[in-house]
This record gives sequence, structure tokens and C-alpha cells, in this order.
Amino acid sequence: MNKFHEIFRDLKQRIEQREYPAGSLLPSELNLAQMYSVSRETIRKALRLLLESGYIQKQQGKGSIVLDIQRLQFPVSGLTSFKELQDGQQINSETIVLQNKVETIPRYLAERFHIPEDQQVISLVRLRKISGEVIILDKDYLLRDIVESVPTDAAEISLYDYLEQERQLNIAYAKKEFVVEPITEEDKHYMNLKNDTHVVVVKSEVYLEDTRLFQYTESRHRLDRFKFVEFARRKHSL
Amino acid sequence: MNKFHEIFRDLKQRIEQREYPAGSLLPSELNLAQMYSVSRETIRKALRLLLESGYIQKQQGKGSIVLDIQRLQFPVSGLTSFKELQDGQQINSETIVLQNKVETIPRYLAERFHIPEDQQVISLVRLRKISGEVIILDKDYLLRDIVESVPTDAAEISLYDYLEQERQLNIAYAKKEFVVEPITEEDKHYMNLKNDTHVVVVKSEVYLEDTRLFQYTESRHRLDRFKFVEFARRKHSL
DNA sequence: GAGTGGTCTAGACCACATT
DNA sequence: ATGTGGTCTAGACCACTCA
Repeated sequence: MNKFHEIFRDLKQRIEQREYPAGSLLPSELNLAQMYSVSRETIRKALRLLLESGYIQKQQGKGSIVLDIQRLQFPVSGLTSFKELQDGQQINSETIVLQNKVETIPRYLAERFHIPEDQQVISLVRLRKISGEVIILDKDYLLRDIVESVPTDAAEISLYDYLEQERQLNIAYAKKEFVVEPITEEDKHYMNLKNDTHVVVVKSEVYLEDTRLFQYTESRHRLDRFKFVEFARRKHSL
Repeated sequence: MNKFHEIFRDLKQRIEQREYPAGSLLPSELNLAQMYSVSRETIRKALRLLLESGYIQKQQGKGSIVLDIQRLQFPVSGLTSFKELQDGQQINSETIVLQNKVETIPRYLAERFHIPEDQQVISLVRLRKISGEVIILDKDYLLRDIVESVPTDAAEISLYDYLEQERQLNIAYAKKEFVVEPITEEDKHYMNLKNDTHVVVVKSEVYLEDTRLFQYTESRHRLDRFKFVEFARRKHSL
């Protein structure tokens, strides 16, 4: 729909299909502007998206160098749902909804977020299986002021699809925290933990476009199957 | 030096000092343009930096909402050195250089990066102490084609300061991978591991502006002291 | 010197939220 | 209807790289 977004997608695809191979230079901004019949600033917006997602590296005076996506493959970071992760890779996965009920918010969360102690939340507990093994235990709390209820089959397929498309919620940003914690009885009960004593826990606070908190999640991962990949750029002196 | 960067730093500071308190709106882009005597596009570049670093949330038709930095404090992610992390928080820390020598590249790295097997590297091993305890074991390999040698006191204080300022190297981006691995004899020997069986390992491939690989690092963290915080934005349909 | 990306401008029109 | 941010333009000048 937006010009710069279309150009981004087009260039991205051409890079992925090796039409612009790794190590080569993209056409200059001026050339691209002529090729797509847009202004240079519009090209620059598209290139910025490519830069941020790790497809190119720019050099003043030289040009835009295409990076090696083979090498930098699967950078999986940011605010991405389990479903989207699986779609990106071809992995056979399965979600089992253990719990989907309304309750009052746990006290430690009410305190942490300065929310009334009688706040109602939807409490979801889900198991994530990959190749038949239970790898992840997800515990979600959704504020009931914002979502009244979630159909269990939506929780099974993709919660974010449902919230964004059916409920028209605009998920905007999140604070994520990665820590390692000793296992609980619940972990031991639901996951195939062998002799593990710890799990990796990813705690996320998710906010809407209007800055309202609407979700808190603890995603508990089996140690030996946890992997998080990130593409990072150096920010020179903010 | 750049106008938009100066404006970013100014607005950032005013937000941190609660001149623009959390939940309030910044002046409109048109107003800001007049206040700083610049064009609106320049203001928009500054606001984009604020948006990306989690200081504001924009809403079309409404304005730029200041976010609660108390709540979203210490988002520590991206490509940041140990020194910079410590500077951001007031923690007493110490670095001990265990090794600083030239050797041929380990075979698994030569294969992984398609580098000649006789490539020379600088091999650094460093311990990171926080409050007197050894928390992190850092193993660095720097390609000798790019840096000939590193003074041990530079490795002790800040490697990145030295590389960027003394050596004029432009560090641009990295691929980072977070996994959990069983401990090695080396881990056991140097860190106070108690009964831990695993460590968190952050593996980083660091690249220069001209896209040359120049550093590979394994940062091995004690489980109970590992914490990684990230501010993430939802990317709607790339 | 020619070509590249980086910054900045002044203006236009659109989409959205509020009154 | 007004004001907000989102997109796009055409042009200017600067900083940098490379032949």
C-alpha cells in the first residue's frame, strides 16, 4: 500500500532470490528512485527497513552492500508470536491449551503494575510441542478490560492473529526479560525435563498502541532447546 | 553535530528529567519544528530515535505519548559492550585479563566462517567480576588481519573504546545467539559455580562497517546472575 | 572530478482523532 | 472543522570513496 513498503518488499525478495547476491551493491539511491519512479527520500525509507532487518549495510560514498543472509539466517527477535516463529521455519509444532479461564489477577502482578487487586484477567496456560516433545510452557494473563474472552481454538492456533484481526487490537511494543529460574512442580509435571534443575524464562509485558498494558506472559523453556537469535546494530553514542 | 541528533538528545533529557512526564503528550511536530527552528522532517527523525529507544509512542491524529521509563527501565540489548553496560548502571565491576595472545584460529571457527585454517587471531580470555564475584567468562577472537594486537590494559578497561577510538574501526552490526550449555572444566575453574551444571552462553559475530567479520565472542554467564532485557516493537507484516 | 550516501528544507496531500 | 501524525516530492548542499 505504501510506496516505500512495497519497494522494501520487492527489494527484500530480490535479495532473497539472489538477484542481488550477497556482497554486491544495490543500484544507487538515485537509480532506484528512477527505476521505481519515486523520489529519493522514498527509496531511503525502503533502504532503512532493509538496513534494520539486516539485509544490507550502507556505506557513505560507496553504496548499499547486500549482506549474506545464509550466514545471518533466522534472526528471531523482537515481538513475534510462536505461530509466526514456526511459520518462518518449517517445523512441525503443536499447541495444547491446558487452561483458559477468568480469574482475579495474581497479587505479585497487581503490585508490579499498580493495578487494582480485584482486576479480572484471562489466564491461559499452554504447552508448546515441537517434534512431539513438550519444550515450552506458556503462562499468559490478558487484562479483561481489553479482551473479554479468548476462544480456546484461537489460543491453540494463534492468539495474536485473533487479537489483531478479530479484536482489532493494535499491539505496539513490549518489554522482554530473559532469566534462568529453578524449575517448579508445574514445569516438572508438564515438560519432559529429565534431570534439569532450571528453565529459561522469558517474561514479557505487552502494550497496545494507546500505551495500555494488556498482556503479561511467562514463557518457560527447556534449557537444552532454548535458542534466541538477534541481529543487532551498534548505536554510536546516543 | 546533526540537528536531528541534537534534538533527540535534548528531548530525551527533558523526558528523563520529567519536564515531559510519562503519559503526557510532546508538543506537536509542527510546534517542535518552530521551537527548534528546523523543518518538520528533521523533527520526525529525532522522534523516530525516541520511538526506537522506547521513550515515546506515536499515535496518528493524536500525538507523541511519553512512555514510563521507570517501568521500562534498563532495556539492555543490542550491541553494547560490558563497559557501557556498567556505566549505564552504577555497579562496581572489575575485569581480569587471563589471556592475551596470538594463535591460529580454532578449527570450528575456520569452518563456520569459511576462513583459512592458518588465519591468525588474537585470543582474549577475560573474567568479569561484579561485587567481587566472577559472573562472566568472556572468550574473544579478533581477526589479526584487522587488529594486530590489543594492549592488555585496553582489554581490561574497554576493548570497544580502544578499537573505535585508537584503531578507528567502525563496528556496525552483529549476530547474537543465546543458548544454554553444560559447563566446561574452564568454567568450573574460573567461576564460582556452586552446584550449577549449565551456563548461559551468548555467542556474537561482530562485523565492521565494510561488512568484514572481525570478532567472534563467547560470553559465558553464571545462570543465576544472567539477565537480558529488551525493548521490542511489533513489526506489522514485513 | 564524478558518483555515492547523509542531512535538511518547504511544501503538499492524506488518514485519523477530537471537538 | 481543526489539529495531529504519515507519506511523498523536488531540490539543495555536504561528506565520503574511488578512479
